[in-house]
Amino acid sequence: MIDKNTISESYNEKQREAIAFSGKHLLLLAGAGTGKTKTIVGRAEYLINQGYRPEKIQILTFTKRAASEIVERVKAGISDQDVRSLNGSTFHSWCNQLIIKFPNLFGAANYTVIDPDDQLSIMKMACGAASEDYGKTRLKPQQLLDLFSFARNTRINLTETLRKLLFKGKDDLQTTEDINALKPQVELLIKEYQSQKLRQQYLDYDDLLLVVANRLNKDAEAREILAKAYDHILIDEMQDTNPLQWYLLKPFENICHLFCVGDDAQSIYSFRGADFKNVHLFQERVANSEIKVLDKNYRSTQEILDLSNWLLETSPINYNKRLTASRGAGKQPTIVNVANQFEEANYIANHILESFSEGGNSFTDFLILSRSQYYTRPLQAVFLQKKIPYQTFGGRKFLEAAHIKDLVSVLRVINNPMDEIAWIRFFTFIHGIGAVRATSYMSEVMRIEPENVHGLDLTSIIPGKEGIKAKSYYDAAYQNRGNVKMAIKDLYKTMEFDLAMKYSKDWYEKRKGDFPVLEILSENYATLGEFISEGILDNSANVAGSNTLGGSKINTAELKDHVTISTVHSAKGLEADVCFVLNVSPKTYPSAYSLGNIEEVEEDRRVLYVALTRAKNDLIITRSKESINAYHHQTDKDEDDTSDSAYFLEGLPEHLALQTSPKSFTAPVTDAKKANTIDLDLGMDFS
DNA sequence: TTTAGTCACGTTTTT
DNA sequence: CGTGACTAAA
Repeated sequence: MIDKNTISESYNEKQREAIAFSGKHLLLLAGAGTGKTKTIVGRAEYLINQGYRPEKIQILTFTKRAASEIVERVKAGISDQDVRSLNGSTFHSWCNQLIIKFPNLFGAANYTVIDPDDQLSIMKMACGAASEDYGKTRLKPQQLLDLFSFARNTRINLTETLRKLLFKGKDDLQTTEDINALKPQVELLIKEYQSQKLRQQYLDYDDLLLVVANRLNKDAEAREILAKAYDHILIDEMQDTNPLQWYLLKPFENICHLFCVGDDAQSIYSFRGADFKNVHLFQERVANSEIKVLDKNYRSTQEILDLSNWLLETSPINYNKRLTASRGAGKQPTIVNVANQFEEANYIANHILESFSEGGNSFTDFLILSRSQYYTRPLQAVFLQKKIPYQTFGGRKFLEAAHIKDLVSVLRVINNPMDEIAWIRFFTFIHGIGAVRATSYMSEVMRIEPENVHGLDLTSIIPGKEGIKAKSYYDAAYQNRGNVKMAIKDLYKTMEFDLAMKYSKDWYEKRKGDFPVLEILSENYATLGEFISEGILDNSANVAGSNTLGGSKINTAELKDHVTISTVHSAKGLEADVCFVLNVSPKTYPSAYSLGNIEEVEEDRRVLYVALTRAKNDLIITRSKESINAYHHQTDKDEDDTSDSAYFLEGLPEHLALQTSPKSFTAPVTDAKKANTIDLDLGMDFS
């Protein structure tokens, strides 16, 4: 379809300039809805049409979902070439692939990637091993991990990390003294954590990036090898990259071309070390680079943008941004004042069902955004009750669910017999074995010579019926170790009864159906090791309350019609006809946690901005009456409260939004006819 | 001494 | 919903 040397008419002038950019490196500042993803897709297509090999183009995004969307779209646009080898992934997944692809270069190919739960277990072990120092700190293992991760991601030293995270950035004599007193213990515990990890051959998320980045920054030979592997790197959401990711990208400045796309007004990851000001320093940091801008919005109506623009303009920070709608005027945004979460949920459910009876809509037209995952629970309950199909984004991941981890722990010990956490999880799963005995059995396993560990007879370690049980699990997986899917299938058959017992409360409702999904998921992986590592890094599948299946690898082909419920953070890049933004109340926007800290308040503002700019035609904001009243009440009294003007919608000009309350919905709600035809049974069509 | 089971509690945001 | 503290039972 696409002529090799011209770019499709569907792009505007500026998009085309970016797509055909012929300099070395580019930063494209693209506001919300200005065709950011489309332009990345266009760039990838253009490069392939120019003759660059698809496997030498790497697309980097923040979420797996965004990555696969871009790759799918490129593949759909190019028919006559082999674009299967085009690779799109998250920073973490990409580093993991590099580590596996170049085993000699990074020397960590046999390591197991661990998730945050495992990190916590290891940090607990480390604190146990160095209990004297741990006792002096009064810090929890999770806090220690947060400190360490923040330091590594921002690449600032421990003293300053402690100051920022524990002492709110205070820089006085007393604080410095406190820090100096605390630092040696923290340092020691982190060292212990590091050595535990190394001994058990684990890589945590930060390690993945650091292993690759360190090597490339220090070793010219490594850079040469990768220079042969890559021509172009296309990076999405550049404003969210943190110093560690910059450190990873820096060597590529001389290896290949960088095409970076971002929007400073949508930077919402500072808690992970990202700094939106970084995009402003792009040209100073990257030699031979240029900046281009996209500012024409194709997504929303002008009314929606007026409200969004107003939000940014009331900020003390100058974002220098004013989006204009190429689509023109439409419907005014609505603010609905609700009494409580239940009314809010019902209002939304009824609104969706009503627009159904009027015809023309499908569930996919609706997107519901929340500040936190937690807040959407009542909504999910109402949706289940009214049989509205929905999918959630954000929240606990599929492979982090307890019942899945139980099964995967057996696969993990076969894949990496040094994996102490997995051994302990495996052993404690067996009824009658608790933490104490599990730990002692695990130590016995560790004493076995490495060459004899594979395929060992567990009854020689664990006596009685527990030993027989352990052996039966182990063997079921071990006999199928060459075939991931078979291993899961057999292992599940062996474990099913015990799993059902352990999770008897919600086994049939929530858990059972996940195992067929796990089997399907595993089909994409050739080896146990790949399944475990990549699976852990795959954020796209989640379980929490979903009544459809998550996972880009499972069902991109047969997407069902469903409403999307998402946290704002997970919604970047999403858009929808009708968009609900939940609970835009004081103490949420900005969050009570952020009050008093200007930078955090401004980040919350950007969170709201991202939420508002998802809507194409209809933007509906809900907020709780009580919190508004309480807010006014409180601020009337506290004259000197510095936060009295903090609430983002305070002082909103009347013409920008229409205020209403939910009309009473006493009539029994009739479910949409369409809704009834949708099968809510989990995992049903995968047998 | 070890394990299993119950209850209350508190939850930003993500790889 | 998952964690942590506590109790009862093995």
